[in-house]
Amino acid sequence: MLSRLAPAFFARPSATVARELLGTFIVQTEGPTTKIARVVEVEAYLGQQDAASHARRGPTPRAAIMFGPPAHLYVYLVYGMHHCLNVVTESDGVAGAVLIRAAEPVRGFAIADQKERAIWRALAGPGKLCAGLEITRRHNGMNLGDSPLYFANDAEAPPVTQVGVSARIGVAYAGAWAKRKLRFYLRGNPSVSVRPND
DNA sequence: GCCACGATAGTG
DNA sequence: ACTATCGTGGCG
Repeated sequence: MLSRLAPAFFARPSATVARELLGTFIVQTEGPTTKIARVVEVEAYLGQQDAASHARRGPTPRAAIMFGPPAHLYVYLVYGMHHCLNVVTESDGVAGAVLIRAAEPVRGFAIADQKERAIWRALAGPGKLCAGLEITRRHNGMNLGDSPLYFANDAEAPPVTQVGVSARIGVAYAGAWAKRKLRFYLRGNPSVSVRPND
């Protein structure tokens, strides 16, 4: 039985929220069939001090939401074609977010076409995850307390073990911050996007 | 205004 | 290694 995560869950340090989001479920109730996917890979992004974070330049029009209240969605477009799903963390006024990088389809992804089935076998990578869950910029700013797309946990699901920790993906430009171990994933899970050497 | 450059992913 | 494709933000 899935129950929506309370807003207070997100009002904590980004790395803590990131780690604890592993094993939770993304529930997408928009559209004809509810889609559910299990979170297997996340990254924490911090505030202005984090050279890899969109908050690094302060509360610009795009990044301002990262400085606002937690438990809101931050969705943006990268490379002109892929959407990325983030959840705002920390307390109001403190910048932070968690990027959801990959999830494992659980329900609602039945697709007749064999080729498409291969594509959605894993929602591996932030762009594919958003495509598979039909997440676009219209979700930007949604409040997770009452949104049709939300995070939930399952009290009966086995607890997450074997958590891998590594540097974040695609932030090589960020100097020392590129090396920080702020990526968390389920070790050995086939839906994780970049095959770690563990 | 103009322009370089991504928190990507598929293909060769 | 190359590329599709466009919003953001730095700079003038």
